[in-house]
Amino acid sequence: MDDPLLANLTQAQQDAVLHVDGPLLILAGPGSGKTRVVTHRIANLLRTGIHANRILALTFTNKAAEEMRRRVERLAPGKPVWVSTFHRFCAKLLREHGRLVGLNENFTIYDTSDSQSTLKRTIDLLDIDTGHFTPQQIAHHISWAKNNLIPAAQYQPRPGHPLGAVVAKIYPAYQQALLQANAVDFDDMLLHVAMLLRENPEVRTLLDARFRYILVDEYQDTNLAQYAIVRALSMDYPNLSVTGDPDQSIYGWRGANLSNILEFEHDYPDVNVVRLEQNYRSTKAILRAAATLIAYNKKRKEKDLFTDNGEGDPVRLTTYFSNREEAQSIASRIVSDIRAGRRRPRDFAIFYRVNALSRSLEFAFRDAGVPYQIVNGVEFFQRQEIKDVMSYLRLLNNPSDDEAFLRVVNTPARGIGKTSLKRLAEHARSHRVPMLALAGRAETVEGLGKKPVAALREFAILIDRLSQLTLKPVEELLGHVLSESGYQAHLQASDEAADEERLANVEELLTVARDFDERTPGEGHLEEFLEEICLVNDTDFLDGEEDRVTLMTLHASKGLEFPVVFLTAVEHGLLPHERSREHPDELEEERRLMFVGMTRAQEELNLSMARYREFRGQRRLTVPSQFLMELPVAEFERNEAAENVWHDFAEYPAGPGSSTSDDHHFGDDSHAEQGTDDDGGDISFDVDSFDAPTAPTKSAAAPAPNYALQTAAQLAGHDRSQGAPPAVSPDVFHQGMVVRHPEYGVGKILALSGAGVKRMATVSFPTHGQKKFMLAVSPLRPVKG
DNA sequence: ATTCGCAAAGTTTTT
DNA sequence: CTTTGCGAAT
Repeated sequence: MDDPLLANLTQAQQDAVLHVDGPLLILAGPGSGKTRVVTHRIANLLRTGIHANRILALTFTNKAAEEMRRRVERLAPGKPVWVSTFHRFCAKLLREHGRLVGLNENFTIYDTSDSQSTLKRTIDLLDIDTGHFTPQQIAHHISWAKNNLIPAAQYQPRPGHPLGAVVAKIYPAYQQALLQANAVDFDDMLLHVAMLLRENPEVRTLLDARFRYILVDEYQDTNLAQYAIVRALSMDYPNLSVTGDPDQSIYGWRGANLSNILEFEHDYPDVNVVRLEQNYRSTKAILRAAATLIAYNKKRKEKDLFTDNGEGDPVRLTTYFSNREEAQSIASRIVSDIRAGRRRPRDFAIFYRVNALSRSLEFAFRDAGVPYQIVNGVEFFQRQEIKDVMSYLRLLNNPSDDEAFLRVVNTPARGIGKTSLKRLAEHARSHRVPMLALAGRAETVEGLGKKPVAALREFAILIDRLSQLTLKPVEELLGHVLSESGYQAHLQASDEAADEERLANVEELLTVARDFDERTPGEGHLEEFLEEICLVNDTDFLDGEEDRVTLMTLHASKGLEFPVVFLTAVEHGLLPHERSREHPDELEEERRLMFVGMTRAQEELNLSMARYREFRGQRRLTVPSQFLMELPVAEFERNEAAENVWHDFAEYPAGPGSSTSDDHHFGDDSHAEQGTDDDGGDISFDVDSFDAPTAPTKSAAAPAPNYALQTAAQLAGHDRSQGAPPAVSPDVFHQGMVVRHPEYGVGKILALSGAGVKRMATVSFPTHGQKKFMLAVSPLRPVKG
């Protein structure tokens, strides 16, 4: 076989690649070359003469989309296949067809915190009695309803369900608030598109014909709304191919519906099913252990995982005395492997069930000088100052965005208080008018004081003035926002240390804007900028090339692989998590989670638990995870760093379908130990001969520098060595800087735009007003102080 | 209108 | 042990 698309592929893989028309289900075990098969299949479709714009590939994450796009581009250069996340795809459709569901094309996408505060505001404004339910619980239930295609108008509470009764009151009001603000939450994007396709057959037919070939990745994680969308687009042309692994479904709690994949064959009777069961990633020992565990699940499609890889080291299972010993021992193992030249830091990954467990590992790694990075959630774009500034931009793009209005109307303080805003909000709601519009004629609102009215009107004028600039490059617009809103001055005037950091973050955002501007030449891309920002995740910026040990939750590990994996805290109450105790379905999901974690390992897999674990400030005696009893521990290498705890195991029932007795679980106070401060679990090893401690990089610390600077071409675009060298490099100028001009005197930089020799500055002079300069040739010079 | 202090709660989180 | 949110106090 000399077909390059089929070279080195197994029969099963070739079957999938060569499949053209009709439904296709690819059941792909971990490490089975799934992405390769999918991209090769796309290349094959293109080769048979199918137009690139007839093909749509949907993924869940930006990362996956980017990876797929990259690989398709390599196989079939110059064919712009639409590879997108579900949400981006839906956003695009809604910009085009949103009118059908009551949205203007400039709608705003609310992130979780925006939705949350809209929800709270709605509850507050309508004075709805929520009983003892928290807004989170209500939000979660609304989200559940949306994911299950139940729009507000059709929501019926189940009789006898108090939460349902509360939601029945709030959901419609919340939805109205969103629509009023011309905004959607994440779930809406899917729900709106699903409803739109259901209720507008002509649109559905059109789109079905447009997207003849649809490929869905991670199909086991689709929810009902996503399922409905994909189905609606594959009726006249049922060339739908889905890829997934029921055993790797770990997002059930977010509405993912396992039956979508389990019943795919039922939905499409003529489906071609391909099983990719050969694993190219792990050793036999690792795969065998993982397969043994997952076999305990009942709701699954049985797969026969195998590999031609070697047997490899036995899986290691270590019981430590304490979590501290666990962390230190892992750190020292890593140190010695690196020092011996066997491994590099990036070869290692440490997984845990909950973020809070990263703590002792961090300490141990810092002490041992192990360079590490944590994949977690303190996100750059969620920071207060970034959200504030972004809210200004949002308001400019969508004047109905009440959430953005409320966020910035008194930021910095303009003397507009809570009471005034509540009056304004009530009036705006009852008259169904955006708050910003009402602010412009605040005098018509009863009960507002003189000062607030004046301040509100002035704010409206400010926004109006800034809206004249929305076609400008985002960086420049942002500059004007920062200086003219007084936001930057407010941060600069502050003497709080935190505000200095905020200022730096705002600078970072300017850099992000600049990168965006360079990637998207032309006018009027504000909306795209906003959409891009709210649909990215900070881990999208995590640099896989960094030579660091990676720490992350089991959930975050999906889709990745590492030579050496440490799976920590395999303890009852954590894995499986305590909260899954009641529901058998959730227990199966926990088992899948462990399965996912184990199958990330290529060469070495280390499972560990601690006899005592400090968690939430308390030291507790732990109970081994029941999953350990479902694993072939007899063939493991078992280490007991502390006293023997394995005799306890005899008391536990084992075997499929059984569960541990209820009287031992994490969080059971009867096991709380008090007064022991020293766990004595010290492990000593030579720290000095290793490199100096390296500061950890948090994904949130500085996403911007990597942002969009990943290709050589883009890096080349940054080359500023060409062109006439200015007396002062254009790069020394920054937004808000005070500069001197020989003729106009001293002024302040309002905004910057462009790059290299074309970099422009807008400067405001007290005596001569605003002027624009080309920095490379201008006589502007920074003024010190 | 901010700031401080205390109470309460605390999985996972592709977008 | 944290973080977060709310209410009271300046």
